[in-house]
Amino acid sequence: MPTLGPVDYENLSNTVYATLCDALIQGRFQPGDRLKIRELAEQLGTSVTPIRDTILRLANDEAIIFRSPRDIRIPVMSLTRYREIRSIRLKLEGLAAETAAQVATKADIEALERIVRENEEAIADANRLKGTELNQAFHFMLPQIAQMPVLVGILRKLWLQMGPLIADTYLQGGRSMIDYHYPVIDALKRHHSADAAMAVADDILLGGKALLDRLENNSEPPEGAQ
Amino acid sequence: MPTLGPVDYENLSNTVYATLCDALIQGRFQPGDRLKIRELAEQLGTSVTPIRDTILRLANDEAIIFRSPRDIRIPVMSLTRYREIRSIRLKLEGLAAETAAQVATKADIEALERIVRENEEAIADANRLKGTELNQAFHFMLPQIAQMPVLVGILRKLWLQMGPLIADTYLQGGRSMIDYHYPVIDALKRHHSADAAMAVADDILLGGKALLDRLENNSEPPEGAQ
DNA sequence: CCACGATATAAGATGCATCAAATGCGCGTT
DNA sequence: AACGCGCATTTGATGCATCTTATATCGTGG
Repeated sequence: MPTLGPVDYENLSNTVYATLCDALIQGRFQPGDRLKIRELAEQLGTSVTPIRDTILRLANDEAIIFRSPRDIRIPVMSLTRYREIRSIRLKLEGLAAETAAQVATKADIEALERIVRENEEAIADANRLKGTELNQAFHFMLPQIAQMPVLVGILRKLWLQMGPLIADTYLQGGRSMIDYHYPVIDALKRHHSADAAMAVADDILLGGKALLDRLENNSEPPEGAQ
Repeated sequence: MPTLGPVDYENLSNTVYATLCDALIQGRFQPGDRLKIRELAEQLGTSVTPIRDTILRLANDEAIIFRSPRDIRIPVMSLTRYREIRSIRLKLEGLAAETAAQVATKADIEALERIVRENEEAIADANRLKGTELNQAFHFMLPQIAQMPVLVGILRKLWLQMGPLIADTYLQGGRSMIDYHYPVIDALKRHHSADAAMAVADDILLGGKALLDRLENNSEPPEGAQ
């Protein structure tokens, strides 16, 4: 990813950060889980320092919280917080889609189509992990096509916060996660900004309905913990 | 302030982070300046650890960059990057204004008016520091009124990136920085979401024109500025 | 039997020593 | 005199020891 470019040096801290981000997005942590620096250090085979660096960065991203000075946890997403994030995503991913529609090249479209195709396969195989990754890849492709690196950074922060929730709910979403991606691609092909923004809005609102349902029914997650 | 609540513990790292954020926003650092951990540690009277924590967090916010593994600098804002940030702010602060217009109480309006009044005084006194702080306070009051803490976090990240630029340009903006705040307050009084969003857009576009001018004219700032 | 408190343990904060690498300066050579 | 190579210094990375404090548990008293 040349867009991330200068941020990523190959030091341990950044590696650990990337690892924990992946773990978060893959749903390896459940909301409410407690994190212990020394424990993670042992698991990842490093000293506590890179872990501490990462924890601090993730806390800055609000992907984890310090419930008390010694109690580091994966936050539980509240309904109001999810709705706020959804409002923000509607604006931001809408902007990305609008801009992308204006500048998308043949190659960009093909990249999107490839992602969706692979996503279909992942769903057919009931591969939750690959499905969530490809869904995310699709959403991040738009600001990348739009050449908006700042936007990518902001969305990364939002997705980190939603990570545990999404990974936990994805399977229940079924095909609704991907059906709304096709109109997005179609709008981009036609270079129609308004349609692109609307299609993304549909995806966020309708495709994300399973997330909202889950939060509204506000229940205890089944222990599929991994 | 229950809105900031859980983030802020009174440990050294967070104090240093707050201090450096302030310094950034107050324009105490110039774009291109190099930061040295040990140097900052000596200036702030701490060990290197809390400084390192802070540097890492600020790098995560993209408020500072690692040009090379040992070369930590305040980034120079490019014209395209500023335009991207402006697009994002239009959407996000627009959203904040829309929402705030729907829920603003008498007390909220009064708080906004107080900020603007103080800002007038600061301008009259040619107090750049107080002026930039109050301008920022006004902009952050909207998402706070709207009760959107996630949005506050995102905007904080954006303002951190703009900090050195704004502080550097504020005086040239003159009254244009504040003139557009009055229509915002007016729209909030009338609980008119669309007008509020439009007023904020005017403020960002017109009030921020000085920033854009500066970037357009200074396409090639000699970094050996001495 | 319950409640309060003290103590022990655990876990993050802080400081610091060491390591590795990048940069800059100086010397030597052409 | 200019360019290039090498060494010294600077500086962030990493690991670790210690310190502080929060929490939990156990014991004692009411």
